[in-house]
Amino acid sequence: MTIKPHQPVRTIADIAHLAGVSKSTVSRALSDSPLISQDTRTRIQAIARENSFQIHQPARSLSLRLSHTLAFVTYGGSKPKHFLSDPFQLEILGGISETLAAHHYDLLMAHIEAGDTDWPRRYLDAGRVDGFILLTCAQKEQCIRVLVEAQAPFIVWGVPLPNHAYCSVTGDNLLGGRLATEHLVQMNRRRIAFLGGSRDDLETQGRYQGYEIALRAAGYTLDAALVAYGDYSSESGDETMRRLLKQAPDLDAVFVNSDLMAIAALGVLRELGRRVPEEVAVVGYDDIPLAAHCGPPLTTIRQNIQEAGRLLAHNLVQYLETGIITNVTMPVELVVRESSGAQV
Amino acid sequence: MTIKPHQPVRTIADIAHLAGVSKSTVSRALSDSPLISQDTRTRIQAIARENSFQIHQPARSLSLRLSHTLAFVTYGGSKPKHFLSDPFQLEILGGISETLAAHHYDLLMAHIEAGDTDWPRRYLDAGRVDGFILLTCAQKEQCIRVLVEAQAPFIVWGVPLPNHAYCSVTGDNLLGGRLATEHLVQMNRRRIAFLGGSRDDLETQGRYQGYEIALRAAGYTLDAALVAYGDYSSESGDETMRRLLKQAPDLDAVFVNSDLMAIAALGVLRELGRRVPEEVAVVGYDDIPLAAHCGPPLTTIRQNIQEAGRLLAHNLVQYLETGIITNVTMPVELVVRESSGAQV
DNA sequence: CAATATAATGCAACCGGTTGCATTAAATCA
DNA sequence: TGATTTAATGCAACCGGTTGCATTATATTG
Repeated sequence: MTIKPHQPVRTIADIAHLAGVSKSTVSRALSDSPLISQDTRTRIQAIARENSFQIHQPARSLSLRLSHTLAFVTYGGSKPKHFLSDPFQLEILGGISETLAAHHYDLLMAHIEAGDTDWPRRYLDAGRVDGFILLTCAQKEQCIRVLVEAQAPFIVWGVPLPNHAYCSVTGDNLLGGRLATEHLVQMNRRRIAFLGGSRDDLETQGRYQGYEIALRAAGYTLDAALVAYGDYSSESGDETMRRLLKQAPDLDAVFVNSDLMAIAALGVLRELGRRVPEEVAVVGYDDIPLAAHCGPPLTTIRQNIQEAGRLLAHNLVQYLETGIITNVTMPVELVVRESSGAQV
Repeated sequence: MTIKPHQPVRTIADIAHLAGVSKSTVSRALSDSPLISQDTRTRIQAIARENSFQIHQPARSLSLRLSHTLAFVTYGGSKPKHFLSDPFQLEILGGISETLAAHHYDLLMAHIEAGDTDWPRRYLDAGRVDGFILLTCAQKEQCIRVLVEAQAPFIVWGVPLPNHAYCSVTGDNLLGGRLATEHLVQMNRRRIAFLGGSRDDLETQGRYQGYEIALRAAGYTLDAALVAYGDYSSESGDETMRRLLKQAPDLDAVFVNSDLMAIAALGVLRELGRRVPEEVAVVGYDDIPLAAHCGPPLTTIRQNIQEAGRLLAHNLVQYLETGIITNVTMPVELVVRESSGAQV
């Protein structure tokens, strides 16, 4: 039994030496090239494994002019609260990073500042990343335009802008808005408010359409006083809920566009003495882990966030390697808990 | 006025050609080498700027054998909820990524699987990162041991293990525990419970010590029934709060080791009809944005998370460049809101 | 003024991979 | 059996930077 000393097998040249072949043969063997005989291929791979050889990425990237790295874009607006707004982002980040690992891609955090418009080329030309993943953020639309202009490969979470061809993954916002609202209608609520995300966000707009459709179908009349917009953050949930209660003191239900805002809304309702769900029913959006554990537990629209992350990663890699543009809409489902007044 | 066509100035060789000098001169000029005359230096830098030249990172990394990239370690335990547990991580990530950008370092997400023990060398030998940033995660202690054994440069958020020399940044847990508990004593609570994070986590242990010191100072007797541990997640906050209420039905206050658990605890208390703060006072930890907007708003211990992120980034970079080991303890402060029964 | 120190720049090798083309050995064919 | 195809491997250039050392031009000194 031989004790293995710390062997300095760092480069393919070292392996070539051990195996008695040339660098090129090692390189090809390690990338499973059919040019190399089955025999030597497995032999070389064995040597690499035994010496826990790690291929040097910068060298590889230089040679291939591919970084095998994607950027996760975080937009540093003036308000720090917008940096990475909610747990939603963390979960999706999880799905992305797992899937990328499986594809042997790395994930880089790209923190960009407001006003910066040549960041895509900066990252691309520096050979640091091959593409970008963009989530909901302040200035999303502008970010997308910048990416398109720079001809950067990218994928976004959210509804794609019209007249642009790029990959996207989005939840079915219209369905989400409809399910939430229909549920509240079934709970016999008459004055159902809509507490949206950003007014100019296509996500929010889709959810509003679903809300409208459900109300129309139920024969309700629409009331602008029942509609207000925030920005998905808990702060804005607080403010906007107060605003809604002033505009429409008689509301008896509210469909909130994020769980974070919804939990803040629960806080406001509690403070003002409106009982949930008896006096006001609340439905959130996202189903973050906390939603099941707040008081009262939140009825919400669940998006399969992990899966969304996986798709974002997979489809961008696919686009990079094949040029195929995918636009997928993911199903959503209603998760009924106590905040909407249903028996559970 | 000349219209600038899309000039393919991608390499220092291109710049060298434009400036009529050699590659080496350009390389030196761009890195502000004193070997180059002030004159040519500024001239070359101007050319680079005008053509928005981006240095090619992989090439640079290959040459320097430095990636100028740090890894943010996320530990993918079996339970997905442990992936990235709370908003806390997002905020700290923000601080880190901003600071690294200022130092011209990149941040890579390193997702490692449970049981994997040679990940540090995998990343290091592949030339992908120069060091690691480790936050609180399941198996933190084991992660640290693995890093130490691999002789990897790293920094951790949290109390350093004894007998190991490495960089760390931590909140003053003892002070945090003391401040929270003293506050509850001042609110005339008699049966103050401790809802901890992981029992074997040094953070939690520090906070417990602070709790104990404050109780002793107030002349209270310690009661094991008033102590229980979770794992910082909202799920565990829910479960552990229920457990505490069974063990000690007469508790009239609880100091919870994370806001996420605290908000879940509020939910449980509400469900069981215990009024907060009248019957049970609650103090959380972290001061996440949501803490100010839940029902009732949470009294909590604030850690300057952004600043913590900044220090983590800065001190690791400093260590890499100078070898200086820093261990810093950051101050914490009590933020009084309604959940603890104080007048605000 | 010749000799020497000093400042500015260029040459070429190197970092660790990949790959087109040449080369060699074995296999197939006439 | 010699000519030709085919399979397996090696050579050397290249990817885009950095840097030790040599070289040239200028300044300083005896």
